[in-house]
Amino acid sequence: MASPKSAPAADRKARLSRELVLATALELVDAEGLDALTMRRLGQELGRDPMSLYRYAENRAALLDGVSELVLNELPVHEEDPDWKAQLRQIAHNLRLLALQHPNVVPLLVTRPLSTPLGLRPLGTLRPLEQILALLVGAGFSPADALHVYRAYYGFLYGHILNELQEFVVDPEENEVLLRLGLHRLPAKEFPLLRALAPALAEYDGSAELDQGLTILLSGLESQLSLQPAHSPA
Amino acid sequence: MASPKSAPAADRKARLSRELVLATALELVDAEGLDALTMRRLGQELGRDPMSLYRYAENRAALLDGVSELVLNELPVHEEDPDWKAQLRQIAHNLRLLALQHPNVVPLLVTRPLSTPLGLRPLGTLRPLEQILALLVGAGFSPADALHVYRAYYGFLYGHILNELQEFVVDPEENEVLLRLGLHRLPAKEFPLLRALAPALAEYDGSAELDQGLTILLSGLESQLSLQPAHSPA
DNA sequence: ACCTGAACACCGTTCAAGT
DNA sequence: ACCTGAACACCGTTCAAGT
Repeated sequence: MASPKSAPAADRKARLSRELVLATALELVDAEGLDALTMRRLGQELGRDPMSLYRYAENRAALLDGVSELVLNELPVHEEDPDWKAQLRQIAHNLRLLALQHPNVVPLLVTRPLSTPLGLRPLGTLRPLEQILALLVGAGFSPADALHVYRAYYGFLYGHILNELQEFVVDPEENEVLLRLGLHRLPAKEFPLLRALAPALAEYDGSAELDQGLTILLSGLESQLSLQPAHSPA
Repeated sequence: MASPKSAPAADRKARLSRELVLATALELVDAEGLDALTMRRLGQELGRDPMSLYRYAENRAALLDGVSELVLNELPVHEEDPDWKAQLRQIAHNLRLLALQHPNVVPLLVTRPLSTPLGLRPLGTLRPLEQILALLVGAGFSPADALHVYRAYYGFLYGHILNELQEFVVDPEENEVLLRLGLHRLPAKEFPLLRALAPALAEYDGSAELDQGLTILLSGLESQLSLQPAHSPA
């Protein structure tokens, strides 16, 4: 109907490339969830023999890795920023938005690294880590301290995203609070507190909560680490 | 070989029950990973027709929910403990150990809640939440504050587990540091810091890190919340 | 040398046929 | 009413056969 170039899926005979394959895979996951991403279905979406996809991804698993790589690459890290706290804050908010934009990819982001040793992971998923380490080292942290900061930061950030997405409901039409959360189904005897918290749950402001947590975490890390002898800054 | 009662899997003709089905499913996941948990394979493990499993779980998805429920039920919460910080600390360490004992289940714990609205989740997975809220309210927090504390705590805890399991390598035989982490494969130009941190990564002490983080988090939460008017304690 | 697609060994789930 | 298992509509991946 529309111009044949508007969507990769419709552009049946574009020359295949890893980029096109992964972009189409991401579209599919965003639109229909992880289960819809099969070799056969993706082949169909691209108007190609499913077998041809094995030129661009060794595996279905590699395809999944490729998708999370693609999403993580949308996350810019300015490692030269002299204000590491401001930069970490910005990255956190950007990652949060990315997660909200691609909720179906979050399980991948969180889960894929668990099945592959650090050094064998796709480079695209390791780059943000290296860049954040560089940011911190550039700001005067020792590499070991930078690792420590990274871990606290990353743990908090992923924890927050899991928290927020758990309470996020896809269909915003159904806005009757109790119905949305389905809390009315819980036995009142066993879950009095949870049921009573329905309004509080509905009012959850993820961005504010993230920001508040970051403030505490970053100042905590700063005070903890500034006691130690500083590296000479670049 | 051994007594036919020793392992469910060997005890071919035990009467089926939800408990037996889920326990066998967990064994299978622990031993061979999530992908090995199929209706057909589980039926085989139990010596039954795969279709008979649909009496105990509506779905494969329900089976997965059942497995995470089973693991979470191994987590005792003493909601009457007057020292909420000590109790949260203990729960955290217990959950960490549970995660290390069942690493293949962690993706389920982290991921399943993302696909089901709060109120439709299996009660077993909601009970720890309700119990922790009760613990906090019992200690004098308002319900809304309790929710806030729970979220910070839960986020931190799951973030930590994801962190630790990412660096955890299953096969401890292969103990040459660089090989274990596979870091030598990374291009030195692009990943100088990450490569240099191999020894630090190998020395990671999850329990100590968890404990340190908890100390900061809990005292932060306490000081933040004790400024507000306290509820009358039970 | 490259690409295609038939074939294999699996899946989850439905539902008709048996008891 | 309950249980069984054949059948359906899918999977990922291998590899022989074509070009």
